[in-house]
Parts: sequence; structure tokens; C-alpha cells
Amino acid sequence: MTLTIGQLAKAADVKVPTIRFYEEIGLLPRAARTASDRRVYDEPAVQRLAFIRHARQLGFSVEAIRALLDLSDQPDRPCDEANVLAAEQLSAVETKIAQLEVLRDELRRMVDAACHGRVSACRVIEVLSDHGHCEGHGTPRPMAVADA
Amino acid sequence: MTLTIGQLAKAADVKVPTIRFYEEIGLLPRAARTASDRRVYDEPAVQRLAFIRHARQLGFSVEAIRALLDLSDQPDRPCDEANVLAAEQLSAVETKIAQLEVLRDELRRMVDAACHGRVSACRVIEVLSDHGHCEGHGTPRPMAVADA
DNA sequence: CTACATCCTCTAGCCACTAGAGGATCAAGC
DNA sequence: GCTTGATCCTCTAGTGGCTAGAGGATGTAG
Repeated sequence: MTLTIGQLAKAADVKVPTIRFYEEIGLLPRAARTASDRRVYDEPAVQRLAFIRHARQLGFSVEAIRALLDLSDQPDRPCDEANVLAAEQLSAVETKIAQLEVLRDELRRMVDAACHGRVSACRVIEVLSDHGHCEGHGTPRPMAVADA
Repeated sequence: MTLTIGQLAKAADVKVPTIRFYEEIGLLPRAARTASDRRVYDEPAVQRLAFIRHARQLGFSVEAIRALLDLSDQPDRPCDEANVLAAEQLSAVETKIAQLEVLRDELRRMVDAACHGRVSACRVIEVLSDHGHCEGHGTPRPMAVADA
């Protein structure tokens, strides 16, 4: 049983151009082609794409997914590396949550104090103008975490 | 008292190219220039840039900041719009946190179950392969929230 | 007068896609 | 067999919010 790219897209809940993109960057192997140059897929392709999609949903970077896929292609290797990648991702997500909680608290204070008058007396504008209004929040580092 | 772009950068804790970028996209007005074409700034520029930086730290998009700056330039207008923008940003951050908490929980389950053997029996790889392992998490929408 | 820092403009790159142009091929209905 | 519309192909460019670097002019300190 073979699949077109569109059918694969539906099966794994991923958009068609994204599949082509994953092939281009080497997350998916080059697909076999029909005589008229259309891509042809099989069941394992669905599995692999679903793996990628799931990992992306969990916020893994493409590079991390590449490593995880390499691992899953070599079942005899020890899986420490996979555990490390997962632990790192967990810690990245936890850091990100903590940072966003700081933002949330500051935004909440801002919104709670919202005035109903003119901009000249607006708390929102005022708070934005003066950093001193907020509780000291440390030096947050950028930390890549997926939007999804 | 005037400032060079480098001094402004230090005063507002923003990198020099970022200032030029903000000028280019119109968040900052075109700076006055010296005879040798160097940008010159004054105190209000520091205020404006600090405003922008603070808003970016809070995760406001450039478009939202543009609106907030427009408002703060017109102190006589009612500030409802500013309140709305702040409330929207708060809600975006809250949504984002909720989404990340779902990810965190799933990653935590994955990491807690980590094996110490071979990839063939690795929980991490297994969980990634099979979406059924995770608690149903809904359809999260992309929601732009700053990294900082 | 010589380093060296800072400034200028311009282009390209980051991430993970997404959108669209312009054209070929396929499947279904008449 | 023919038309219609969906799907496919490749290619380029755009998204957001910067960051990095080339290549050159200007400023400042010793």
C-alpha cells in the first residue's frame, strides 16, 4: 500500500509543503518517485513523520530530532543520549515557563491597575515607560521553545 | 547633552544594530546626524528606547509596540486601547504558559520513565513514536510570545 | 601619527516553516 | 475523448526580530 504526499500529510497531520521541507533538510529520506515525478510513500514513512511531528509538538529543535531519529535508526545503541536530549528539553521548557510567569505577573499588575481615563494618566503606558515599576526580574536568556 | 548611538545603546541596554533596526522599521524616528553622518540622540530618545525595550521584554510584538508608542505620543486620547493591548498580551502569555505546562508534563513523564538500556527499549524513543502515549492535549494554536 | 574604537551602509543568515507563481499530471464525470 | 478541478511539481520570497559580518570612513587617546 503506497501513499501520495497528500495522503501522507493527512495520515500524519502535517502540511504538504512541510513534508517537502523535511525532505530537503534531511529529516525524511528522499522519497521514491513515480514515472511522472510524484513522491511515493509507505507505512514506515508515516511512522517517521509522526515521530517528527510529535517531537516538534514537544518543542524539540530540528537538530535534536535529527539526533533522536539517528538513535531510533540504531536500536542497539545505548539510549543515554536520548535521555539526555529529553532532559534538556524538559529543562528548557521549565525555564521558559518560569520566565513567562514573571512576565505574566508583571502584565497582571499592569492590567489590574488599568485606568479608564486619558493616556496621560494611563498605568499601562506609565509602567512601560518606567522599568522601575516592575519587580526586579533577573537576566533571562533566550531559550528556544516551540510555539505549538 | 547629546549621545552617540553607542552611548544610547548603553543607556537603554540595547545593542547598537538593534537601534538602527528600530529606526529602519519606524519604531524610532530618523535620528539627526552630524556632519560626518553619525547619528545623534537626546534624552527623550533614551526614554523611547527604554519603553520599547521594556515592552519587548514583556513579549509585546513590534506591531503592538507601535500602537502603544502612538498612544503615548497622544496623551489626550483615552487609554482604553492601551488597556486592551495589555490585556491581550496577558492572555497570550497565559495561553502560552498553559501550553508549555502540557508539554512539561509530557516531557516529565517521558524523562521519569527513562530506561538505561538500549534504544530498542527506550521509553523516550517509544513515546515519541507513539502519540497515543500522551494524555490528549487539545489543538494548541501558535501564539507569539517573546523568548526573553 | 599611529593605533584602535566606533561609526557608517549593505547584504546575508537565523528558525521552522508558509505562501504563491507558473506549470504538469491525475481522477471523475459526461 | 474531453473538460474540470484537485493534486502534484519546482522555485523564489516572505515571516519576526533581530544578529553577524564585509568593507570602509571617522573619531579619540597616547
